[in-house]
Amino acid sequence: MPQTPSPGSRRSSARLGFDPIAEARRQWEEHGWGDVAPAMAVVTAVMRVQQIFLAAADAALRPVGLTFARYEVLMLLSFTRRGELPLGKVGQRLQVKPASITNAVDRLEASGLVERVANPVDGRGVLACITPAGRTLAASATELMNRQVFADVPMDRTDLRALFDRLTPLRRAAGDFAEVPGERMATATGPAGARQLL
Amino acid sequence: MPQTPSPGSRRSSARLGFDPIAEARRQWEEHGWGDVAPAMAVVTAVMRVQQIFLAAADAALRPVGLTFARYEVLMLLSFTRRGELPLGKVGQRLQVKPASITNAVDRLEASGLVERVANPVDGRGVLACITPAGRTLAASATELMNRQVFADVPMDRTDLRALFDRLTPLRRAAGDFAEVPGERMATATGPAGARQLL
DNA sequence: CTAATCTCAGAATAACTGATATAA
DNA sequence: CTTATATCAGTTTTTCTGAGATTA
Repeated sequence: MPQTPSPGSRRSSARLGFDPIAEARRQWEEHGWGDVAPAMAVVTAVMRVQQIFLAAADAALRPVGLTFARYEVLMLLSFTRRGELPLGKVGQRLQVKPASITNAVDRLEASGLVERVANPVDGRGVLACITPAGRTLAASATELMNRQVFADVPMDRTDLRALFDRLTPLRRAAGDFAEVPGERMATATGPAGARQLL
Repeated sequence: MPQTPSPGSRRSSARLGFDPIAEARRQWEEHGWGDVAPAMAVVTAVMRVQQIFLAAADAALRPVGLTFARYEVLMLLSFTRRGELPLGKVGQRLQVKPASITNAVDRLEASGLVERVANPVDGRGVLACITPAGRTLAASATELMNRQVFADVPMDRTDLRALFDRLTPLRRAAGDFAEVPGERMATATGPAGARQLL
C-alpha cells in the first residue's frame, strides 16, 4: 500500500506540516458553523481515506486487470452457493444504477470472468454467473488484496474493530441494511446471509 | 441527505436484512483470512460510507452546478488570504494529478468562478484565483452543504469527534501531513495554517 | 543541464439520461 | 395496465498517458 508518498507517487509534492482537515474545521468554527464542523471534518476525512484505500486497491489489482468495483462483483458472486446472482441484486449491493451494472457485467463478460445466464425464475431477469476463470482470478486478486492492501492498513485489530463499529451506524442510517449492528448475525443459522443473497 | 432509500432513490430495490460487510468479514474468516478480515471490513465500510456522503454532497450541490471536488477547490481558495493558490498546491491538497487540476480549473474558469493569474513568484506557475462570483457561489454552496449534508449526518458531536480521531492516523500514515494528530495545532500561532497554504 | 510547472491531445472509463423491449 | 428488469444509444465527465513548452 502506498502509504509513503514515494517519488513516483500520485502526490505532486511534499507533505503538509499540518492536518488540512483539522485546519478546515477550525475555519468552519471561525465562520460560525461550529455546530456542523465535526460532521464536516468526518465527511472530508472519510472522502480522503477512501481515496487512499482506493488507490491502494487499484494498484494491487492492476496486475490482474481488475478495478476494485469489478473485484467486488467477482467476490460477491463467488460467495454465493451457485456462483450466480441476478444483475439487479448485484446493483443493489454495489449501489449503482441498472445501466452501470450492464456496463460492468459487459466488461467482466468480455474478459471471460462471468457469463450471462437466463434467470429460470424470472423471464425478464439475467443472472451473472462466475466462470472457472473468474474464480481463479478472484482467488489471485484476493491474495493480492490481502497482502498489499488489507495487511498494510496501519492499525491493529482492536482499533480496526472500533473504527468499523463507528462506521456501521452511518451505513445503517443510509438504509444499507435493517438489522441492528453487532455480533447478532454471528449467531444466525449457518449460511443465512448467502441464502438471502438469492 | 438521502439517508432513506426513497422510492425514486438510486437504490434499485429493498434493503438487506443483514449487514453485507459483516457477512463478508465472516466469509473472510471462514476462508482462513481472519488475520486481515478486520482490515477488509474497514476498507469496505469506508468505501461505502464515502459513497453515501458523496451522493448526498452531489445532490446538495446540484442546484448550484458544483460537484464536491469543485466545491473543495472553491473553499480551499476562499480560505486563503488573497483567494489564490498555485495549481500545483491545489493538486497537492486534492491529491490529483496535474492534468486533472488543469481540467477542474478549466471548468471553474468557464463558469466564471475562478481566474487564471500568472504567478508573480514563479514564471512557470499559474495561480487559480477565486472571483467575486466564485465567493458568492461558495457561500451559497456552503449553506447547502451545512444544511443538507453536514447537519444530517446521523451522529452526535462526541461520536463524530471519536470517528474523526480514528480516521486521522490513516491519513497521517498515508503522508497527508507530518504533524502529530490531536489538538496541538489549536495552540499554533494564529493563521499558521493559512500561511503554509501559500 | 536537470527538475519542476502546466498545458495539450488522444484514449479509456465510467456514469447518467432517456427510450425501449420483455415479462411479472 | 402497471411495474420491474435489463439493454441500448448518445452524451458528459473524468482520468490517465505521454509529449511538449516554459522557466527555476
